[in-house]
Amino acid sequence: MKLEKVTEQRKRHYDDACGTAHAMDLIGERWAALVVRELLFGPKRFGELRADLPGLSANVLTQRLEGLEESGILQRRRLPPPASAQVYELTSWGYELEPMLLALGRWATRSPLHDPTLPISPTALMLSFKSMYSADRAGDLTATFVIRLGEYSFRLEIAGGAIGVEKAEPDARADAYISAEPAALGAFVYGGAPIDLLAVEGDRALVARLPGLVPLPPKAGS
Amino acid sequence: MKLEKVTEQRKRHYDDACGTAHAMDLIGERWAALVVRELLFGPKRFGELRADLPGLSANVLTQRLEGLEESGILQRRRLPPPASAQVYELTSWGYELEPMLLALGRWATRSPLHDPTLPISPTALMLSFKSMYSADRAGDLTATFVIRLGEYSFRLEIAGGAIGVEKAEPDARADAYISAEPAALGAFVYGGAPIDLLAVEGDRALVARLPGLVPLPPKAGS
DNA sequence: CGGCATCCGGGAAGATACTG
DNA sequence: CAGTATCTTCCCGGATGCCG
Repeated sequence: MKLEKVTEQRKRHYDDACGTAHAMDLIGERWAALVVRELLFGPKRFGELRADLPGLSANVLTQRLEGLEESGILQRRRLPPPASAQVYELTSWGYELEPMLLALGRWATRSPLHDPTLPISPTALMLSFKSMYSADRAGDLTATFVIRLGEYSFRLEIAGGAIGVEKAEPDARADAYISAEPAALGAFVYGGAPIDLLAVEGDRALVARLPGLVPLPPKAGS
Repeated sequence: MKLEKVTEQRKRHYDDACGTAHAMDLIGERWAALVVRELLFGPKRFGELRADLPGLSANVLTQRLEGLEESGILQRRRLPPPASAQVYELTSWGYELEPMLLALGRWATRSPLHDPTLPISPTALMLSFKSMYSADRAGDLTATFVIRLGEYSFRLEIAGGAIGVEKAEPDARADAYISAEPAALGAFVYGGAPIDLLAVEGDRALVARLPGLVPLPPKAGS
């Protein structure tokens, strides 16, 4: 413990009352927004975050978690004794970032420089379904998928024109089940790859409709 | 000119197909989002950007403008010969960032750490009106303001429940005129400062209603 | 293993001065 | 006015090691 630097000039910040500037103070540091993204489906442990964000080193992750906690965007929480582990969880205010991060993601996807062949995390892929979902394309479809991506499983539900995605048990009830690597599922949904490369159970025709439900937005013209 | 480093590994980037990650590649660098913010009401010259973003040094501004141009978010444009000056202007895709930057600003304003007493640029203040505007509060009010903030003048129009803000001539027609420093107008609208500190012409009662039209959102509770 | 501290190299940011 | 050149400072990213 060191008490030096009582002055502690709160890092580098924009000296600006503008809300947008403050937003960049809060989540504009490198990796900060992606840490928030990874927590949007629920709490995670340090090691999970590290595994889901390759390229982010442990010391920087520590710094970001400290900063985001001080900002009130997330909390560290200790799980009940049986599995006494520490997890990081967004606060309700932190969860409110979801629509903005999704909108930014949808906007950035239209960049000519965007490369969809790069690796993608399970969380990011499931969030992309929420941001690309087209209610028009879905019509009055009602369907439930369970999607298993590595260690994580999600339940994707389409009903009443709306889409919902949440963490789920791998064996939760659903009309169709997909097991795949994130990259493979991304290639199928967004890249036109054949369905044969996925492990599908249940209603295969429903899975075949999935790419049509989440069309990529058109690229930005000059 | 130096041609070394043909490899040119496109700066630092997140190696991630996620749209949100790409968005942070595009506008997550320091000052980038604020440069975009300053251009949301129209093109500006290098010196104007520099004046409106105190703390941003010339060399960094040059780098950001280069990066944002390569990304297709803005263009440099040369004005017709009479006033042969170069300006920077958002592309239509760049302008689409407005609702996201406003939403982030509104969200960040609810941070316990947000300090509204810091300096604010004319553009940022006028944008804040768009993001804080409450149609409920406005009811069926119809009103037009001309707001003069230093070198810039804006026209703020409320009609049919909607708000519109745009650059305007200082003597454009309006129901009421306000001339002030950005900080003074901010203190009146958001800080409860008395109207006497503003230079007002025209319908003074209309100006008195302004703070009620743009209520600050409640702070985030834990 | 999870979390955090420390050291180091490279590179971006910030301040200042300079040039067309 | 519109940038460029240079120098310093600090952040980022990787490696290592300590401690619970």
